Amino acid sequence: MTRIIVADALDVVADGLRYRLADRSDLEIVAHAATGTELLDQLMYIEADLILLDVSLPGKDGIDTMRTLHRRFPGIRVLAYSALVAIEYVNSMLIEGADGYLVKGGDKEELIEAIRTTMAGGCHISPAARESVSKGYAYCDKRMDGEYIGLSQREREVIVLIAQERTNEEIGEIMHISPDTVKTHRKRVMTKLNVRTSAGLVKYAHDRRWV
Amino acid sequence: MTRIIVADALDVVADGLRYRLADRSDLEIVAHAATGTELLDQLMYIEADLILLDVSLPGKDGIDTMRTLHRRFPGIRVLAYSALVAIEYVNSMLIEGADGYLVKGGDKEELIEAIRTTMAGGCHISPAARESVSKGYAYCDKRMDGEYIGLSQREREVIVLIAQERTNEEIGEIMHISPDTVKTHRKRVMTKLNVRTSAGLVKYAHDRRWV
DNA sequence: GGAACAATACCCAGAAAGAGGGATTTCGCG
DNA sequence: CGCGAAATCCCTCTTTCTGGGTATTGTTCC
Repeated sequence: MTRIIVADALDVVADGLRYRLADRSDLEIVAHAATGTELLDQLMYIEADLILLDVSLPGKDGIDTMRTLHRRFPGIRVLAYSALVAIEYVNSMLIEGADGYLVKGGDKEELIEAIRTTMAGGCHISPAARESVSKGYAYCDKRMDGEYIGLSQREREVIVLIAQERTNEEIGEIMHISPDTVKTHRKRVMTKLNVRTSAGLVKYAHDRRWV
Repeated sequence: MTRIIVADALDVVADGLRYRLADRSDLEIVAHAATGTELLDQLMYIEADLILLDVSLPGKDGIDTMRTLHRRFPGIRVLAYSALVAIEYVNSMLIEGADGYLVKGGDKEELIEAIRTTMAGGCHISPAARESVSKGYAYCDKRMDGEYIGLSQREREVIVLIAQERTNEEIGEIMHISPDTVKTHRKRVMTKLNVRTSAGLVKYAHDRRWV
């Protein structure tokens, strides 16, 4: 169960998302914050796995909120959600620690997929926003902060899926790759992290609140 | 690395423990609290894995502190540490959520063993205090609180050790049983918790902050 | 005394993971 | 263009785990 908080000035957007996720028993919108301050307040007592954060928020804007959010709750995943694709917005959000950038206007499928990718440790950037992302900017590694130890995006995705009690076979299906590739990723990660068992990986993922 | 906070009115006791654990690179005393209030304050900003809590504390006594502690930080492990073995003290501490009762006066080995047992999800009760424990009192299950789902102490120990990246073989050595027995425990736990992979066990342990 | 449970240990078969290796494609960078 | 990193896939071999059993020894409980 993924608990989501929607931070958007408009109630109707939150309701729209609720509607879109109505048939997803694994995704639940647990709260709606109309401002950045309200969001930060809610996070003090509401448990959430993912924030859908609009860039345009009254008062303390999305970027500002993102910065505070990332400092105060470094483990929580944030998917920027905005109608704006201007380069300064996209980059700023990613620099401040957003795990992806979803452009408003996409369909339900993109929404679900973006959430899935984000929750799996990946980084979803909508095509429209992707062009704005600075070339060579390692946006997907932002969330690793100072302790970035050289895991690739795919490798992180594999870790998270392993931590979700999945076998190489299942992970292969989810990621649309062969189980052998999953094993390769797994091996590399274990070498990099210097662990000998899956438990070590799971521990790593949990310590970083990836799951 | 196990981070320990010592709560004892006397500085000298904390220093004594520091001395005893000086050669243990895996055990570190990160703080000393002279009162229960001080301990609770420290827990707000100091990360700790284990509390060595004296029953006799000035002001808010050990039992009272234990009660608050258990409510406010349900995941943290607490090993009661006292010179007193009176039945009311021992029982009260265990009832309030202590994970064990170590009598002052034991040697270094008992200290280390008690810490190890506690960190492994077990329940160390010093022989002198054991007689005081109400017969049939399921002290070791206290920390499971409401969500006790029928795991035995040994089974919990196994989970914790699995979560520490250990193989059945290693766990067998640590617990002084054959790896086959470890497997049996493991199997039973997996059935009870309805998980199919080690990752599931690690997740379970982490969710409950056993590791 | 018998039922129930915890803890111990073993057997077996199959699935999965761990540890080596090699190989290809793609893509950005200098 | 060549380099390196990332991502993909494959092979072999060993170890470990997983899921069925069975069985013995205690202890607790009724």
